[in-house]
Amino acid sequence: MRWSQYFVYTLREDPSDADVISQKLMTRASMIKKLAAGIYTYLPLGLRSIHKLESIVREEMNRAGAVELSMPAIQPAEIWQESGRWFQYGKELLRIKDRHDRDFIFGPTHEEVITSVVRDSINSYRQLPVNLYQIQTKFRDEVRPRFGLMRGREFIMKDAYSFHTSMESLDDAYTAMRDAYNRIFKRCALDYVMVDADTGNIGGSASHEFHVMAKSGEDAIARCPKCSYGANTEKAVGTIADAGLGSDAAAPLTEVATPNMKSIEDVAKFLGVATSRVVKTLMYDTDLGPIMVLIRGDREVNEIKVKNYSGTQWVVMLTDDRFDEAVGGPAGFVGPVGAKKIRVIADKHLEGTTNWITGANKLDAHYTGATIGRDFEAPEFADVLLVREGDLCLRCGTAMEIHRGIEVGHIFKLGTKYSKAMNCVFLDEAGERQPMIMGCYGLGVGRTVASAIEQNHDADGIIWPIPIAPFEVMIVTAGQDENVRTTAAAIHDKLEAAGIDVMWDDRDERPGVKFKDADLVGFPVKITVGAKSLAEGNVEWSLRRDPKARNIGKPDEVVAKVVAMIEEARGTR
RNA sequence: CGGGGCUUAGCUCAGCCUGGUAGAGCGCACGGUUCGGGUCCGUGAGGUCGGAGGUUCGAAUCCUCUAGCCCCGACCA
Repeated sequence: MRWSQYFVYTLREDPSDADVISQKLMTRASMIKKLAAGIYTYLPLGLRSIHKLESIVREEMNRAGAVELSMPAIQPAEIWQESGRWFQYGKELLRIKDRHDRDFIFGPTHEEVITSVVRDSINSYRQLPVNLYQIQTKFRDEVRPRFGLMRGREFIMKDAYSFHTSMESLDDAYTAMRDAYNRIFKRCALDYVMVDADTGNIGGSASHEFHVMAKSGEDAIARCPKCSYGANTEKAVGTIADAGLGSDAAAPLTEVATPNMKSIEDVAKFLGVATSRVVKTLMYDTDLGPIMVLIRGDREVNEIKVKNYSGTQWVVMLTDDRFDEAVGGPAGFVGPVGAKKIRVIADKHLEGTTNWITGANKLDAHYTGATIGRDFEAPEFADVLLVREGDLCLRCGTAMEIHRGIEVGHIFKLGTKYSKAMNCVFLDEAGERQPMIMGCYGLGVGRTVASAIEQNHDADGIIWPIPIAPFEVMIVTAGQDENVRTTAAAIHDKLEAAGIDVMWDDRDERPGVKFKDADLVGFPVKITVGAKSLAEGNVEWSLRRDPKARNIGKPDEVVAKVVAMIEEARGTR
């Protein structure tokens, strides 16, 4: 491909409405163009990267036993009413009406469609399992679209759905998908991590997320540098490394005046102790009534863990005006000692500790020496800790690190939620009707491409991993000498014949302009053909990732080397 | 949904406070110059100043409404 014949235009300045690197660089490199908030055109260069990723995804999905199909983007309301999500889904679901005033939606996901397809087509255990996938455009009317392709409203996603007669069968498909995802991200040469994830309100028994590590990521990921443990901080478990409360002999319960000392910091400072020696008391409201949650004063509670452990549907902080009703103490001075009858959940790290400093359930007073069993009834102990950097890995005891990650894939075992709601059943060997057991497996295509840029760029532009680069090689000609152009054309043709994605910047521009553009768009390999080197029969090539390492050679040698290098880097299989 | 900001040439922005019929840089076209890291000089094209209404002799500028976009928060997987 020649630059002059392609559709490329580069911009010198960042678009004013972009806020992440990938969006700025993709816009400046003419890979995407925004049409409306969260809605983008994929320009030719951007589409090439998307297609390359899609090819990798298809290969790995097919290899893992999934079968491709394509479902409608527009779906009738009926199936969403059947699953119940028509009523649950809120404004994120784009609802539209047709000319007959019938309700439709633009699909944000396709559980309903696939379930209706399968239930109508499959009746026997003999036909199961099946695993169907598609790569398709979806729409979620995000409250606040941002970050370019990373959180758009319209986006391309690969979604797969598997149907089974047993949990064992689901496990097999789940494992195959998990392996396929690992292969996909490895083949893209991305630094990523697979983590345990919270299953959220969807339920189900297992769930893994795949995160591409990047500073701009929206999720915090706890990762053990030694063993393979990784988890979204929503779910991550760990042990606090440093000592906090002691387990020494219990001191007597003593009430101390703490005038106007409402925060843990105030109380600790006032009493001359570390915040880790104070017990933080948090009040939450839930659908099952208010609960009290206790944790070491220097740490934060993971509300998702509270919700999951307590078995409640929702958990929110209790408002100050309801404290008296719930525990009989004012906000800032509540604690387990002398509280009204209320469910109390304490972080596991508090188990076996003594001499707590806690609120006294009256204004301007705290207790010291508060001890479980003697001064108040033993609470339920559970893991409700929000892990942070330095907490110890439960598997191997190593201090964990917290990194930012971009969620690019999410797989989970759905169970029978949709099959039951939508009557997707099969006859088993005994002739009994059973709901199919489902799994679902999502992968954000545009988001993965964007995350590759978030992870791989420098001040000059994108640094594409070879497997998803729009073009693998850029030939830059310096000057318009006939010899230069002939040589460049020959190199171009040879590379193309060898199956390399190559572009030749044949514009009548100064070399500096071409170099800048090549760096911005991020072609992994650059071959420079200039009159000076060519006088000695040489051309030059270098890698975008390591521009200082310049290699000189005869055109044919360079072609051979570049072809070999790229074929290896593609890492097929 | 709450708070804040923005909308002027293809792009990035100035002009608005203190009303007098619109500017710069980049890009684009043409001429010259230069030619291995966004050359330099000149000429030129290009804008109903987001939209509607109002105040005024006169509105990009002041007022009201409205739309779009961005940020922070809330929400959400």
